Amino acid sequence: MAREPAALAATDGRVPGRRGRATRQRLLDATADLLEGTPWRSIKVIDIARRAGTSPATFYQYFENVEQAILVLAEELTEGAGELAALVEGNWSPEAAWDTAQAVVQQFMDYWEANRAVFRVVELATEEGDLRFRGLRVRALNAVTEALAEVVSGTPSARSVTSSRTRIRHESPAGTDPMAVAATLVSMLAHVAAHRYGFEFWGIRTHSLVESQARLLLWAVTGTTPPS
Amino acid sequence: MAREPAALAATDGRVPGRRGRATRQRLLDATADLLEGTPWRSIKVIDIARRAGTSPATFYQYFENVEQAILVLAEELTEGAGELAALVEGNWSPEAAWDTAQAVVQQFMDYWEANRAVFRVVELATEEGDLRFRGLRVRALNAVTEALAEVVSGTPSARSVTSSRTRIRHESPAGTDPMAVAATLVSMLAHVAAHRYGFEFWGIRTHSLVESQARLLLWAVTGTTPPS
Amino acid sequence: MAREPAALAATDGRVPGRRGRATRQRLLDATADLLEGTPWRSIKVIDIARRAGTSPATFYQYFENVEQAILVLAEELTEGAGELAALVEGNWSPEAAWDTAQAVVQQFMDYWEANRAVFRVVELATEEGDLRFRGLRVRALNAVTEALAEVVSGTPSARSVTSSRTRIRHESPAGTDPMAVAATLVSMLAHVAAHRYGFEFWGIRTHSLVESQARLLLWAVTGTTPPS
Amino acid sequence: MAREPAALAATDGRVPGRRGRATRQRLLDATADLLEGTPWRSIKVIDIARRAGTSPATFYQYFENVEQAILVLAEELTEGAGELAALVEGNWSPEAAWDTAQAVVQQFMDYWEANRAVFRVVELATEEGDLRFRGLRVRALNAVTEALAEVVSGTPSARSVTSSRTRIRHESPAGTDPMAVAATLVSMLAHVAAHRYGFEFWGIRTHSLVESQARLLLWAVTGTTPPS
DNA sequence: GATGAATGAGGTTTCATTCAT
DNA sequence: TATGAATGAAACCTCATTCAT
Repeated sequence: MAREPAALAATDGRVPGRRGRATRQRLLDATADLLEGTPWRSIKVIDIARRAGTSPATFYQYFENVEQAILVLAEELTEGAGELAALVEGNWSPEAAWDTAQAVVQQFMDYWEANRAVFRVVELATEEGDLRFRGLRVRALNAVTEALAEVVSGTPSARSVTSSRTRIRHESPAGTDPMAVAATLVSMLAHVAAHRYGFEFWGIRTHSLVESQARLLLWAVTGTTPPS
Repeated sequence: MAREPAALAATDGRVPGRRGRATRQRLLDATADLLEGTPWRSIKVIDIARRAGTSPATFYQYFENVEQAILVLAEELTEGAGELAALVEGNWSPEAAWDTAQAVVQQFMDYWEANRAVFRVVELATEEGDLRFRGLRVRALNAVTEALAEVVSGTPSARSVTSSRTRIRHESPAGTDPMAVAATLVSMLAHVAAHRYGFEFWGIRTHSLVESQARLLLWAVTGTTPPS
Repeated sequence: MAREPAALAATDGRVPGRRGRATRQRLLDATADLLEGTPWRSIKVIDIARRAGTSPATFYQYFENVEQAILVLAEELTEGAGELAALVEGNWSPEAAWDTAQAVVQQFMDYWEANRAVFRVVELATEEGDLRFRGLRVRALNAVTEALAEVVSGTPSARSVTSSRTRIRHESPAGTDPMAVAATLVSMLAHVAAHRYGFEFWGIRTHSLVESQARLLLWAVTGTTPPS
Repeated sequence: MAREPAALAATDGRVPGRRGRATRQRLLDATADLLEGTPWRSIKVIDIARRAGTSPATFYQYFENVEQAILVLAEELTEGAGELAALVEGNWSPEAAWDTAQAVVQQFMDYWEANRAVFRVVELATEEGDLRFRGLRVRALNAVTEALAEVVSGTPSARSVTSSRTRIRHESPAGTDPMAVAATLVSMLAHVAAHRYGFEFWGIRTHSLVESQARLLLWAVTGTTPPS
């Protein structure tokens, strides 16, 4: 793990020192800030530089263009994903399943919320066919999807630390192909999270959204409804 | 009904004649074409004009800017939505429910597919906070969502032609708030439809996606699984 | 005087009929209106046409460009000038002189006021070296200037109907060259009239401006001050 | 006094260094040059840039638009005005008055001549209602007008260095309101100066114009005619 | 390391102007 | 006569990007 991440190298190949890294970070922060309120394609190098208190020329010492800077930000998405996957692989025993389902939904929404701006870009760029972003998206959601597929199919994940050896293979009530079921569920989670504010605007409370998603999730995994 | 739709008026306020309308349409078609393969923000007036076989100056006789042209395209989304809502309000009797569920999912995907490019813009602009697009999005998905909410709650829609008088009010296994359940389901449908190719790229077949979604939908509405 | 003024002919050489003349006039009126509030160079054919309730194409049937239309308006300046010149050539006898001087100043300001917008263009274009406008300006102010020069020098004008044969040639206290004196006085009148509102803004009342000018004029012509 | 004049700041807010200031000055010079022979509204950024040996993009680093560049040029008008005011406040004793009057007229014309192009714009823009230019105009002519008003009324100016304590308050033969008299005189001076070439074209020699104006000025201030 | 300065490049807009109807 | 429509042409203005300091 001693290798310098490639992304940290400056444009001219040199590895920046302390001061340089600080500047780089300020540029990244500025980019993230702008991302909150500006359509990605409208973010200008000048804006980033100004907000970071530097000049455009400096920006180009660390990034080739705005897209690349955003890509760096997006890399961080992957980090939060592992935690989420672990939760998915948790306890689906009859007594705990309902709590687990709810926790998964809630945490997914939190995860998304914390990275809303970046996710927005990733979603968009992916749909527009950008392969680098698609790759990122896969990596960010892959862990969760696969964990879910395993849980749905009853097959313990090779990577799963907490999985029980005795789990029995079964078919989900939600479909034959576990990956399809998992992908469908993740789609649901992602879309609801993304449009959450739209729904509130529409009069639907977050609490109800969590409930609905958790019930569907619970049913897809265990075929049960929550204990009343 | 004789009034000209405002959207048809040219930039200078005059209502175009036959020739003008034809040009306008060519510009819209060109815009739609470009939308397929180009990130919205990257579409230039020049490109549209060139593809439509006219000059930028002509474009500006009919639209104020690219966004407005796209907005006009997006208006058409609303049209297809009614048909879909009708299907949702269809036959959910035990014998027919599974077929209905599958048909709804399939048609939703087709609907999305037919308007993929426009939907992409609408989704994005909505998330970026553009109110005009958000309004459109609501209008396009509203009919389906509400129909679904009614079906889920067992309440016959006032507008529903096929609804039975004897339908009994019940609670969906997927949640207490019918609108939340419906919104969750529509989210699932929309997101899966939007990312369909991504999933295929991932090795999941469309058939499986339809099945998973239809099962979740069926269960949310009737609390049953398909007959084997 | 039966010849059609060239300016009345349409662009294509035809002499317009009743309906055409009406349109032409509407265009001229619209131009005059716009001139009030818009810098000349900023007046667009489209604006004129819209305000006249026609299309640009129609404008070009009557005028080659905006400048030419304004030129037509400016022609009318000459009309008011004769009246003013007559007043200048009026009664400068000791008893009447002060009244005459005041009347001249007052009427000059009124004349300017009635044609402020057009004068503004004429002044500007003249200074910018436009020969057609300079010609117009000369014609508009020529009558007054020459009348003044005659009065100042005591020489009766050949054209003057009211001048006395017995007027004695003398030198103005304001200078040896009568035309220079007259030009200086007209300059004063023109500039004060043009900047009248600026002066009011500055706290100087129109009444005082009239008085000062009339006194200078009186003195230049008669070498006297008003009776107290 | 160490603060940078705001006008010197570049468009992006930074204060330019040596090189930048040189470029800025070249742009101003080019603007001034063009102003000589081109109607203000017709001056294009492209032209200025070309003449200054730079690109339009560079122009926009220093000025927001052509108008603003001209405004900067016009600021310099104010500088020459002080000298003129000092002259006006000079020696109006019986022996010196005629020389003073002639000197004032002559210097006013020189002052105008040296800034003819800029004055043309200022006059026009003022008449068109542009407040920034009106403000400039006031500042440029204010010193002279006020000095003149003081001299005319016999009141020594507080600022006047050469003024005699014993000067007696009197009323000008040219009117009761000293400011009105002064404004009238300055109007005369300004207008004659502005139209000087027009007058020459008309056969009036500059020498005669100076004489007429000086006589009117002398009379308005002292009530006398020049010694023969 | 940082950044003043400069600028090529390109899309946006606006009009004047022209026809064919 | 009048005018829908179309468009060439030109200026505007904004950026990304690059150097030399």
